[in-house]
Amino acid sequence: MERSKTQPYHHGQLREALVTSGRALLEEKGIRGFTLRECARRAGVSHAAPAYHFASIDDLLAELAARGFDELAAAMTAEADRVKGAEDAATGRLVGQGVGYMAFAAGNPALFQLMSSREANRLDTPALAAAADKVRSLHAAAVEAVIPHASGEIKQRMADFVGASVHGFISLLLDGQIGGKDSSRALKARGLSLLSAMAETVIRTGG
Amino acid sequence: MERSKTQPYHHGQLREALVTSGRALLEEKGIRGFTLRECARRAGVSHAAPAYHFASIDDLLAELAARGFDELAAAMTAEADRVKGAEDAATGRLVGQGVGYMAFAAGNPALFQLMSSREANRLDTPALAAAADKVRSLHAAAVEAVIPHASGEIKQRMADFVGASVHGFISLLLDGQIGGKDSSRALKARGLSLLSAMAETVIRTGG
DNA sequence: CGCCTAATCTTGTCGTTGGAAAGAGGCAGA
DNA sequence: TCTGCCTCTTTCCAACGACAAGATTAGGCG
Repeated sequence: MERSKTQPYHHGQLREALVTSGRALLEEKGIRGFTLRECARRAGVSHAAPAYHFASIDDLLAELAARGFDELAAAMTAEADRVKGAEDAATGRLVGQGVGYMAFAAGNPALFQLMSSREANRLDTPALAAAADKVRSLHAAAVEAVIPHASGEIKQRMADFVGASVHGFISLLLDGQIGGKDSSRALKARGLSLLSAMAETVIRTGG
Repeated sequence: MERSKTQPYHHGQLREALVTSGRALLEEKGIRGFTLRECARRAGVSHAAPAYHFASIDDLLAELAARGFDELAAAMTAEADRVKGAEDAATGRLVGQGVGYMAFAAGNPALFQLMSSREANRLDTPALAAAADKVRSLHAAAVEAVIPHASGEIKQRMADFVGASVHGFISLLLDGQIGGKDSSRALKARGLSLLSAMAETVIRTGG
């Protein structure tokens, strides 16, 4: 094999390269079109090379999902920080986190779908669970800040409510089940309308 | 081949048999574990027999999804009719439809996930679109009955809100992202709590 | 009643997949 | 330097979706 100039025998960064090519492939072909061999091909290695870094294709998908949750948490925090100067800081953060959540999902639809189906696809690693937990605790903290004096049960149910509304809206939207022929601007308005209705419900129920 | 007593050469009901075995297989193995050949095996025919009835594996999945939406609409209507005797009939129906939606999803998690990802999986048939439309119009009609005097825009946004809340809650629940170690009874209470908060928001926003 | 056309199903094949096994290449510590 | 381990390649296997060609039968037409 002619390899001397082009490719060293040892890749060196193969795990990272597979994560990168895998993520791109996932967005291009969707979950059902995702193949381990194509990931390897794009990373410039043989089809069996990934086996050392990922025990199975589900292992690689779990890694992609876990990193997705990390990014999602970061996107939520970043957007919440951005709207710091609102009149009601706590409510502003709650809505901001929702905007960040939706923006991440819209920007990475296939990855988001993968993240939303790990149970059904039987992928379950500690890193994945921890990353998903972080997102949940962000929701809980934002709700806590809005209704600090409410009971724990109310807070938990409002956190459910917030997570469900935001997740459900962007899921249905990406699925084409909401806003068929609306422009992007009108859809954003509907999303914000949902977020404000959601925030108002949290405030009213908690107080 | 010895076939005289056991299996006639022509199945006769193969399309229906494939839909039935396919649905069972989907719930057993999940979307990624779904194979056309296993469907054929369970229906007692050769691996190439399905080709005549379904052009591709995506065609069969689309059929399963379309029938799922039909069943979902029926479950929503049935549950809404069941709670007919509530104090506020319109609100009762709205909540009842939400309960029916969640019950169907909980009873058919893999099918529900398939239905919630048709865009990403590139399946798109007229029957599927029509069946999904029926579910959406049920949401819209229930909201309409609760706030008949609101503007069309408010009604549309409240329909979004209702669909998103219900869909998001049951999706996160089936995904294990809500109510990790709660009993089934406590989860149902949280679901109902979400539905009542949702209904109250619709009423307040519309009036 | 008998044929005969078209629909249905089987068998066989191709290219691709995920995974396992065996061996080659290269790095790092003794 | 040498040796052992980590990484990657090559080779192989069973299973997959899809296609092609042949077998079988139902049902209409004579």
